[in-house]
Amino acid sequence: MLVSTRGRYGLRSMVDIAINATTGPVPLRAIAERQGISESYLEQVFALLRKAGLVKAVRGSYGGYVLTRPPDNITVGEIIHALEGPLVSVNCVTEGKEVSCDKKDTCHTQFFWKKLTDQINEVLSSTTLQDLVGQDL
Amino acid sequence: MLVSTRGRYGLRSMVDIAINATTGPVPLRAIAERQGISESYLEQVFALLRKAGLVKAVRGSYGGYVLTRPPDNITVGEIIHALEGPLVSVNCVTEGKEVSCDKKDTCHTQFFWKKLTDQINEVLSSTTLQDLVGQDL
DNA sequence: ATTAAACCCTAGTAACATGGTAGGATTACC
DNA sequence: GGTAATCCTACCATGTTACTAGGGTTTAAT
Repeated sequence: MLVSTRGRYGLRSMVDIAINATTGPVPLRAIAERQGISESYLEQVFALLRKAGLVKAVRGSYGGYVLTRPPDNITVGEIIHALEGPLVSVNCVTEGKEVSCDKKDTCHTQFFWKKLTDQINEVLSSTTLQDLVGQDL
Repeated sequence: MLVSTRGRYGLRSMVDIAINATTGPVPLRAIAERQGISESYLEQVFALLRKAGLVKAVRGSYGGYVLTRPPDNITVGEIIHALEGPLVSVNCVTEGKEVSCDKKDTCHTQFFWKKLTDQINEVLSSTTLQDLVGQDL
């Protein structure tokens, strides 16, 4: 169970934009170089971020990507969720949707998975992009 | 990012044994029936649990599996770890081993992944099999 | 000794996910 | 019109998942 490159690259890229967006939209080319990631693979990552409404694309020359909200208003959870889907879900406790395995009434593990999922979501939703940017290294 | 069937089946099976081991070793046949899981698939799950030293096999007729320690001395973390590998690791924060990506000094995301991993491990290591067994349904 | 219940081990397999690459189409600044 | 960028789709190699199948080994009961 490990976070895939999509999630890791995506989070790093969002931080990159937050830091480097002072002079206008940040092109993938620049992110790819700074972060050492293939540009065409980044395109696919950003397609997901765009669909999730976290970034906006500016096409054409001098274009690039910008955040749609200030960094302190974007949680890491939103980013990871957009790229990886719900984190550590177990079907029967996946948000909202009641997949309801037929063993529900006799399942001793259900409550544990819920607790774990809740804990993870707590961390994800309480950390913003700004928290990462403004951090001492 | 979801927990695979190996992890889910394994945890449920361990709970099953904890509950049903009163009359001696619990055969996979019985677990498979009660939990609605294919017996031969369970064999592979139990190979992992056995390698991790969490269960002991009793071969031959009237054999089966028994826990090697009392349920209040087996954490859910040990079980999941045996079946799924380290949970939500991101290479650069994987236990002990310093995979050390070359961006370490400039990486703003590292601290977040560590925090997340720590939180998850906290839940995993503080919940025992007994906690699941002794739970109201 | 035979049988049967159980664990043990390996191989195979269909479906899907991962981590990309390649190539072209579109948009917009100059 | 040229160029820099996003966009979109298809492809691909590799690995993982979730199994099934089939045989071998151990041991208790008869």
